[in-house]
Amino acid sequence: MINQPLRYFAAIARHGSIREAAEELHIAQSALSRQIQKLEEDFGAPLFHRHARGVKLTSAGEIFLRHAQTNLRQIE
Amino acid sequence: MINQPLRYFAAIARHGSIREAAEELHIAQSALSRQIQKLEEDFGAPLFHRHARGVKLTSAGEIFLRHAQTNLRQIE
DNA sequence: TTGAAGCGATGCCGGATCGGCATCAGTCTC
DNA sequence: GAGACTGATGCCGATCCGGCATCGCTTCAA
Repeated sequence: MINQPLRYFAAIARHGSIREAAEELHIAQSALSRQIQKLEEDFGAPLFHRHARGVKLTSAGEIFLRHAQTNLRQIE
Repeated sequence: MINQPLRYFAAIARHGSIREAAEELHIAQSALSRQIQKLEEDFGAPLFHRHARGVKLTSAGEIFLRHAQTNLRQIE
């Protein structure tokens, strides 16, 4: 699928949880965790803060999310 | 790199040639040819007409190009 | 305070994808 | 018809992706 990383990222942001997003996306939590690590690496900055109860967007992540969303809408 | 397929597609559209685009992108012509085949498969329709002297956007390809370009601008 | 539960991260592995080299088939030019 | 040029394809190694099992850490109830 085209723009899969952005769909993954948006799903995590929506749920505030890698595990729940993984469930929605029907992939393993571990796979999603790694995808987001790779995206952060490509992007050059962390997109989420990690907590014991899930994840939370960084300020860079929020900016990235807005672009990702308009991006995803256009692809449809 | 994020959105590599779109960058590849835009480069081919700009040059009207897979070989020249491959040169600009510093990858082999064969690799680029296959990438664009995969993109067309994902997209569900041909994006280029193939000719002996290069390639030319289909009408679907032109529409896709416009979205791809705004898309790529946003990623920067 | 301790043990269980829940979260993300990571080691390992198999399968899919990517990219390069060599080569093919088709088309154009002379 | 010969040579040059284009995209397509067979083959192969490198890299990436995803799943399973498990780890370390935090939280919360007993």
